Amino acid sequence: MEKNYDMLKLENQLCFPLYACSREIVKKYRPHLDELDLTYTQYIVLMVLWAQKRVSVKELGEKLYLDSGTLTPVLKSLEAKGYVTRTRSAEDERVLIAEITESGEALKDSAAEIPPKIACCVSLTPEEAGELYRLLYKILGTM
Amino acid sequence: MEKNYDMLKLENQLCFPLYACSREIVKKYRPHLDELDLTYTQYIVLMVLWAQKRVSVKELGEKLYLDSGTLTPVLKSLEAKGYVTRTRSAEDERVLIAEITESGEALKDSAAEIPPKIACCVSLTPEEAGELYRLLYKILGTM
DNA sequence: TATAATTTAATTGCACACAATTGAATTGAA
DNA sequence: TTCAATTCAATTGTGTGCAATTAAATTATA
Repeated sequence: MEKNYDMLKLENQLCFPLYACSREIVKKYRPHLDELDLTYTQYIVLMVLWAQKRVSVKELGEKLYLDSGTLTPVLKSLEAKGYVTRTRSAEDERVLIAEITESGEALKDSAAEIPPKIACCVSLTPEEAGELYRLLYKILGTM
Repeated sequence: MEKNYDMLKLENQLCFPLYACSREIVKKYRPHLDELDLTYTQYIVLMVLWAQKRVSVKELGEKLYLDSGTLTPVLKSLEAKGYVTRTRSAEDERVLIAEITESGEALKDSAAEIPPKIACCVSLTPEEAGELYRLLYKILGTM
């Protein structure tokens, strides 16, 4: 009885192109982020803070699907660059609040120029981009 | 003149859900791969070798979108586990050939049980999965 | 043919990701 | 109220990813 190994082929898995595609697009960000001396992880943390000023490590982790093991050093490096402050909450000393600084806020203008540069080298039609977006969030919503 | 920062929101970027989704799905593989004492990176290297027995580091890198900086240690660890041999090509000493062993080949049966387990917890219809697949490869094809 | 340019993998150094553990603060239950 | 359980961030250790450099082998060129 011959076993069916088709599912084991790279070409038949969804995870692999997702993994490869994710890394390739992050790679497109790199030269633009280098100009701001930011990594992609630092950039998405700042995106949260540009939108809401203050956030706890826990909430940040929920938004970015990352844990404190990743976020603690990223927040420390953003703090070292002067873009973020790290303060324990007065109500609950366990909670660390990250807050954007003036200097971090000032990066927003330069950062806003990056997404359009990426968008144009991703060759999807607006409809395709919308559909991809929908499918990715459908998966994220059920994990 | 008010600047438009909408593109800077996590919810308006394609890269972020791609990045998050990729990591979340790899995370689903982890408990199954743990049983085989494999990481996801080791697993996709083996997937190539299950399909074609022998591969150079260069060709492997092209298939997986990874470079020797990543692949060298992964191949060494697979060699240490006895699943792969690493040999210089006789025709061109620069080229390293990775080849699957009997023991590596034997993992294929257990590994074949993993993809169906992942597929069922990704809540897309077959049509949606097909469309996602097409869109991801469209992006990969033009990067 | 000599040597310059290219190709290939390995190495180095840095920044994640993440599981597991730790320790402090808070909450809950007896 | 006390102490057990929980929550939260930090730490530790391992394995990637990747840019940059190195070194060896091969190919191209003068």
